[in-house]
Parts: sequence; structure tokens; C-alpha cells
Amino acid sequence: MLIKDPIYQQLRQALGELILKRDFKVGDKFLTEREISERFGVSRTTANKALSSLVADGTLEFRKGVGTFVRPGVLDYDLRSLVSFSDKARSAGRVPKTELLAFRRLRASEAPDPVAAQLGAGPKERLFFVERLRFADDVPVILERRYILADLCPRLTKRDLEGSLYAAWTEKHKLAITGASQTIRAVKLSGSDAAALQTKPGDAALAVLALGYVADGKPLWREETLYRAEAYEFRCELGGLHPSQPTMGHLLP
Amino acid sequence: MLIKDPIYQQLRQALGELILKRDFKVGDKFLTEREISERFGVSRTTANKALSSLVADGTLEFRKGVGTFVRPGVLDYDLRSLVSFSDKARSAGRVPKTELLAFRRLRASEAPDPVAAQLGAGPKERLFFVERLRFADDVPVILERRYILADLCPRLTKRDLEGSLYAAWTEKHKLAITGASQTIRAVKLSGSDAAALQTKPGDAALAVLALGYVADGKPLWREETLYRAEAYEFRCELGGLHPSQPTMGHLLP
DNA sequence: ATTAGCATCGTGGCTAAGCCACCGTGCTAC
DNA sequence: GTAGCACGGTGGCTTAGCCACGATGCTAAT
Repeated sequence: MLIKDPIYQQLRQALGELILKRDFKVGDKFLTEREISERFGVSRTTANKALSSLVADGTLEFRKGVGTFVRPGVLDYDLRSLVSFSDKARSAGRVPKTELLAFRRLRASEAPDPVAAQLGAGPKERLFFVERLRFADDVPVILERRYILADLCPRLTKRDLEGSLYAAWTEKHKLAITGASQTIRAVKLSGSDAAALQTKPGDAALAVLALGYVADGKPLWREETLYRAEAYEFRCELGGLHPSQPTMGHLLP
Repeated sequence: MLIKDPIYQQLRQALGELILKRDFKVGDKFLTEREISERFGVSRTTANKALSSLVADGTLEFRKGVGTFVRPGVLDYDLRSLVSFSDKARSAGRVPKTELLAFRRLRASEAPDPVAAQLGAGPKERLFFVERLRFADDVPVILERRYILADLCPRLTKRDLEGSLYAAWTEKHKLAITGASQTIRAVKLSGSDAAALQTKPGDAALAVLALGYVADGKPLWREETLYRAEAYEFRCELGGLHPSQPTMGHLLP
């Protein structure tokens, strides 16, 4: 980039990083306009402009006469529900259950082909492999297989994997999960996958390939997930002059 | 809303509507800060704040020393590619073809059950029904069935339907398409659908139920679309401190 | 006639200084 | 104990003004 960004965009970025780095947690009171103006050597107007833009995309929230606060935020919320099946199930009035099918360490070179490349891992890098089956009201709905860079969260335990991976990452390992990408396809279930999901081989299923990222766009995990066709759907909204909702999975009745 | 929005948010909304109403088209020079400040009776600072927020979500673009311009925009671009299969196919290096299987008028009461309700149509309201099969390099990839409120685009012709519906709506009928929602599921193809798509019954396919909206959130169309599993996928990005990309379909090689 | 260079003007970028409405807090007076 | 008030800090918004940038069109040199 030869062209220098305008000051308020640089400022916006700097402030955004303060939040990503968890210097300010969700719910915290953020810097005031007057503080920012002093600390960064800009005018209060510019501070306000940068803050406004963070308010606009839901990262912050203004409360007149009080201050600026860090919001749970689209980011946090959606990533949480991307990862947290249990929350989703409970809010749909279902009882979630997780069965851990496999949990082992391996080297990147031992993983299937595209895994190491997509995770940007050298052949000797350590990975976790986790395979979980997730139930809603005792019906198996999701079969998930996930490779995780072990160096980033060395203290993962079996216990973590029966609960929320998301919590283990954010709370135990202080990882700031900043993004994810999903690719959705339709597939016919193979015999073994169908058996795990208690349906027939050849039945249709949604296959989602997802990559999760921490700060700096560094990958943290890669997962391939199978969703039983009659039990799950993805929804997304486009357009309006408002930021669009990301695609989210929903449990079907 | 008892609580009055701050001025700059009201202003932002007002400006946004100018664009939605197509008072300013894509590529046009927008109002200058000084014009806005005069026309709306606000300060230039506030005008800038409102504009900045529209720049932030990609609706406008600043060019220093020149002015503010209406961008092709996430909105326009994504909705276009939601609707325009041909563009997508061509940019994937494939040759698109469209075969019109059916085109007829009917009353809302004659349509399948959820259609009228989702379109908000009374039983006597006129609808178009359009069924199209879309090819990439002479391979059938998409089977689409669409109900359209006829009152909003009475002059649709068979010719329009062999090309771009999107163009017929926006150019011929001056409709501003402002949003859409998609729901993605996996299904097994029925015999007749499989025949149309030249695959075997029971094969997996992506089924997308979509609703499209014009200004004021009024529905314009409802479509059910089947995508051949090996030929199509949907991708979406979450997170970052930037607005997330909506889910978009992609042709597979 | 063509073109290189320059002056001008309108644009957004940014600052400075200041008033206001709003909110929480803590004190005061009942 | 509590109702009420005064105060200080916050974001909301304005006014006034300078600056850098980019387009435009003129002017002067070729």
C-alpha cells in the first residue's frame, strides 16, 4: 500500500486491535473520546469518527452521557454459535449431548492431504484430531472431524472436548477467534458416516468444510462436518443497507 | 421508537434511502458534504460522519479532492450474483445457457401452499411462475422454480426469462432490489428432478429456498432451486472487524 | 496547432474550541 | 432513611478555518 490511509482509518484499526487483543473485554468501558484524542494525538472529532465507525459495525456501543462500551458483537456472537452447537440446540428447545469418538495427537504430515496446507502447518507440526458426534434430544445430528494446531492450545483435554471447544480456546488459552470461513456442499453419506448418524448410506447430508482463524489471520482449526439433511439447514440474509447476517446453521424441528 | 435516534443516524438513513430509491445510481457522484450540510441543516462535520458510515459499509466511496461516489456495493454486486447465474458461470470460465421449461400466469390461490403467505399475496393476486434449467458448458447444473408477484413487473416477457431476470427487474421495471434471504438444505433428488438435471434419482442436491425483496421489505419473488451436488457449493466468511461476506454460490470445476 | 506547465477552485481530511443534553454519583436537607 | 438536587464526566453537534489533493481550463512555449 503506497497510499497512506486517512488518519481515522488508521485510528479505527488501532482501536479495533485493542479489542481483538482483549485489552478491553466484552462489556468493558472503552476509551473516551477525550482520552483517545490525547493518547493518539488526534482531535476529538476524529476520535469520534473512528469510534462511530466501530459502533456502526457493532463492535462498540455508545451510551450517551456514560461512555463507549465493547459489545458482545456480531463477531463474538456468530463465531460462538458457529462453534457452539450446545447453545444452538438449547435455544431451539432441544437437549444437546456430545459424544467424543476420537481424540489424538499427530504430526501434520500424518493428516490427510489438504489439512496441513490449509492450516499452513509444516510437516512436523503437532496437531490434535478430534471427532465428535453431536445429538439433539438423543438423535445424532452432526458428525464433526476437526484438526487443530496443537501449539496454539497445548492444554486441551478430553474434558474440554466434551463441553465447549470455544470456551477452552477463549478462556483457557486466551485465543481471540477472529473469523471463520465455511463452504457448504451436498453429499451422499458413506456407509460408516451413515451408521454414525443412524441413517442409511446414500442419504443426503450437508457437508461443511470450515476453517477458523485467530488474530493476524492465522488458522487455528480445520473441520469437516456432516449434518443430517432433515435435521439441519443454513440460512443467510443479503442486502439492505445494513451489514448482512452471516450464514448460520439452524436445527430443524 | 420512543427514543430519538442521533441526528447522524437519521441522516445516514435518509442518505441511504436516496441511494435505494435510485436517485443516485451506481457510479454517480453523490452529494458533497457542503451540499448535505446545507440541504439537511446539519454541520459539515455531521454530514461527514454520516457519509463515513456509508463508506464504511461499502455503499459509498470517498475520493479525496473529487467527491463521494456510489459504489457497485456489496448489495448490488451480491444480489446480482445471487440472481445472475450467467455472470457467475462466465466468470468461472464456463459457457452459460438457460432453458425455459415453463412460464405461466396464475392466481396466488392456485400456487402451492406456502407461496402466497411468504409473498404476502392475497388469494386473487396475480403471480408469474417460471421454471428454468441452467447449464454450464451444456451440463445442467441448476433447476429453478420461481413465483413472482406479477403486479410489480407486469411487462415480463418470455424473452426476459431467457436472459437475465435481474436486468428485467432493475432496468425495465425500475425495481430496486434491496435484499434476499436464502435457506440451504440437502435433499435427495426425486425422479423427475433428477431427470431434468440428468443425474440419478436419490442423488444428493442442494435445495435453496430464497425470497427476494424490493424497497420497504416488500417481497418480489420466491424461488426453490436445486443445485447438482458435485457442481455447486456455497461459501461464506465470518468475522474479522470487517463486514462479513454474504453466502455466495460457486460453480465447481 | 499542439502541448507542457501553471493557477484556480472545489473536494474531503482534520483541527480547535465550545455549548448542550444526558447520565450517574454523592451530598444535602428533610 | 430517603427524596431531591448539584456536579462532573460523557457523547452529540456546531462553527470556523486551514490543508492536501485532484480536476479543469487557461496560458505560454514549442
